[in-house]
Amino acid sequence: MGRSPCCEKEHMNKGAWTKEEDERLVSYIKSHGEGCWRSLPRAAGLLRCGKSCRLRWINYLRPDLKRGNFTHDEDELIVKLHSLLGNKWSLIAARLPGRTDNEIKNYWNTHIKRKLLSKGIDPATHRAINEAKNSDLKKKEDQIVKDVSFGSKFEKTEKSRDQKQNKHIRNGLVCKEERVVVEENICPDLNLELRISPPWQNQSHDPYTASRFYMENGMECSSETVKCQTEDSSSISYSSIDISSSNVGYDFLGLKTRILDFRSLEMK
DNA sequence: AATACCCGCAACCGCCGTGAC
DNA sequence: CGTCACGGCGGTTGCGGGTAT
Repeated sequence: MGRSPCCEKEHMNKGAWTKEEDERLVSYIKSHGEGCWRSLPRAAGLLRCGKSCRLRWINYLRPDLKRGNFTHDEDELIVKLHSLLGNKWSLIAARLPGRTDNEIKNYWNTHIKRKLLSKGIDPATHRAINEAKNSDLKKKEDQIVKDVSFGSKFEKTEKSRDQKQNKHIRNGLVCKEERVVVEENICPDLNLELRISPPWQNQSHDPYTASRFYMENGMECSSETVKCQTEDSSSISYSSIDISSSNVGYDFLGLKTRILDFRSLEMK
């Protein structure tokens, strides 16, 4: 049995939004807030699917959108983030205030891809096209780079182990502690730390989970997940844990930090 | 001026993860 | 534990404007 459709499509408007529809949607969200997208269209008097309303709001009507051309800095940041995250547009977008995942995805496909290709760089691997073609190692590296991204082998491994891990609940959050060392054993020169934590405003003393990926030349060599206690909010999180002895001032993506804190990737 | 073609972007589609029941 | 509703995400489509012929 298939899933029922999210809305009665035959009675819905499709295609470009009219000015009146935009106004209805904006005015409804201003007075009632975001959320309950399924019921929103009816409540707002719109003949649109809830998903369509959500997309229209997020990608076009939200007041904090920047719009306009991408700057050179944004260009570079997108390329760097894409080389690490792959097609995780929402994560990339979270690093660019005022930009949406859809906008970045379109920009990537229409501008950046072409620009990289014209420079002889494979946009999928971020390596020179010639280099990328002729080595078995490349396949292996591609796999590993994908793994560092967030649809990762590591993530899946972790998930499948979840049931065996000791867990405890605190403030409705599942907390766990584990340490994983992935088999690729190459010396690190990049630490990419992923932290999964409670909402920013509530986290001053709550534990959170941190995952760290070590990389060299695109090769992941180990990763770890540890349960951490957040420090005082005044010291933010960049220096909270120091597992690696080789943790030497890495200028990650020009962000002047050796650790990437994904809490700061939340959409503002 | 008319037509064909190209390109960018908004919107849609379908899948997935998660939480409620 | 299975089912369902829902939100979110990434891939794809197709319209409309711009450019070339």
